[in-house]
Parts: sequence; structure tokens; C-alpha cells
Amino acid sequence: MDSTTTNRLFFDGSCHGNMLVLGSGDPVLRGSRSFINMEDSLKRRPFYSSSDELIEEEFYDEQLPEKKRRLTSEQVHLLEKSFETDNKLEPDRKTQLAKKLGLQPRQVAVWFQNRRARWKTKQLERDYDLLKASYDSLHSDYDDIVKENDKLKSEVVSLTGKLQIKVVAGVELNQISDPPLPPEANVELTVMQYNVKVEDRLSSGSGGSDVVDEECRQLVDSVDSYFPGDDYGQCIGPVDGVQSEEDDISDDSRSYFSDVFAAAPEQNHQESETLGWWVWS
DNA sequence: TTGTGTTTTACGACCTCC
DNA sequence: GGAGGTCGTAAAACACAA
Repeated sequence: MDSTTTNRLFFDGSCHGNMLVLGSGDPVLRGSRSFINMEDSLKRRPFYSSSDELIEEEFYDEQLPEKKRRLTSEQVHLLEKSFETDNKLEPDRKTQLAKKLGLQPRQVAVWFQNRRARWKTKQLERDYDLLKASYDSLHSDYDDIVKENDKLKSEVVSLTGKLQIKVVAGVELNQISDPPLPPEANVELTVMQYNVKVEDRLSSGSGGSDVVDEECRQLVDSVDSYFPGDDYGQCIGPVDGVQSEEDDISDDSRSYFSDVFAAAPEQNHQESETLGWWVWS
């Protein structure tokens, strides 16, 4: 048992001779208490319930252990009202309150100390709740942005793939054209149109099957799901001026995608870098 | 009734301010 | 240096489920 524990052993009765009797219907003995530690005997302080209960001084028993008792609801109510007015306790106010409540000034001071501690705990809980609500809101916004980001990314990938297929189509059509299309020709064919033309050519018995590159056919056959791979680059030649009549895009967009086409083989190897900033986590 | 968790009262140690 | 504050904690009082 440490000194603190020892000091907290109470004795019923007080060297100061104060004795408190029970309030009506209250079984709690209202005696004055202090510590058992002899070194602290001079620090002993009596407890009081109310000033008008300080009677029958000779009734107390020094041999009985002190009982810690709670303040009455009236005392607590008055203390609470005072606390609402000001949570700090000036000496005058402390004295007045103690006198009014029939308590030791020290008890009033301790009550305010403990009350401030409880208030602080509650305040911390309120602050935590506010911060958590704020965090949850931000997190929700973040999730929405990530979803929108993913959606836009997949849209870009899909559109880029489709446009690259059209480039391939333009190149192959040029290869099988008789006579070949001039390099600067503006190839305005959709993938569907390309497929029809190629099939017509192949079915004509002209021996054109040797011309069609099998790998490039595969690319054409998978327009919707195709994502640029390592093989498609070899099928792509100079593509300046290629555009589709189906794409309702601005001049700026066109020039952007032209750059994409020209850089496609390189992009194929650097895609993760190119799109890296899209990814937040 | 009893075991257990929570609240309240009270204290010591330490810190800050005048 | 003293008064009064916070902080951490002990222990009584209290609430409540089993």
C-alpha cells in the first residue's frame, strides 16, 4: 500500500470535533472525516451535509471508518448553476457557495475541478464527433471523384482503342487498294465499311489474302474490346490526316488524337506512366 | 445477492501565473 | 513562494444484469 492509499483511509469522526447527523430519510452518516495516516492527522477535514445538520457533536465515533458520500441533489443543482455562470471559482464565490451549501470550501473547489474535467471530456467527445462527420463527408466526396475518374479513364481507353483500329484499317486499305491510295489521301471509312470492303476483295478470288496481315485482322475483329498491345504498332504506318467521318470531334481534339496515333507505339510502352496521374491510390 | 461497470468525490503531483 | 489550475488515480457510491 503506497502512501496515497494510506492517506485515503478515512476515520469516522474528526479531531475537529464535527459531527453530522442524517438528513431525513437519508441513511448516510454525515460524519466528519480525515486520514488515518498520523503524518496527515493535522490535515483532517470534516464533511458536512448542510449547515443545519451540524449537531450532536459528541455522537461521532472516532473509531469508525469515514465514508465518502455524495452531495445532495440540491447541492449539485446549485453547483451546476454556478458552474454554468462561470466554470472558474474565485475565492469569494467559493466561500459564499460553501457557506450556502454547508460544505467545506475545499469541497466546492474539488467539485469544480472535477466538473471541469467532466466538461472537458464531453467537449473532446463533441469535437471528435464533429471531426468524424467532417472526415466521413470528405471521404464520401473522394469516393465519388474516384468513381468518376475511373469512368472517364475507361472512356478514354475505349475511344483511343477505337480510333487506333481505324488507323489500322486505313493503312490496310491502302495496301490492298489497286492502285494504292496516295499517302496523303483522307481515308474516311468506318471499321464496318472496311470489313465489308476487305471481305468483298477476298471473296473476289483476286488472291488478295496474301496481302492481309493476319494479326491486323485480329485487331479489326475486336474493335470494342481491343486495348493496344505490343503487336499492333508494326501494322501502323504514317497516319497523317487520318480521320473518321463518324467522329464528331473538334479540330483541337483531332490534333490531339493525331498525336496519339503518331505516338501510339511509344504510348504502348509508356501507358502506365501517361495515365499515372489519374490514379490516386 | 453478487459481480461488474460507471460515476462521483477526493487527493497528490506537477505546472503556471502573479 | 503561494494560490489555483490540470492530470492521473484511488476508492466509495451507485446502477444494473445475471
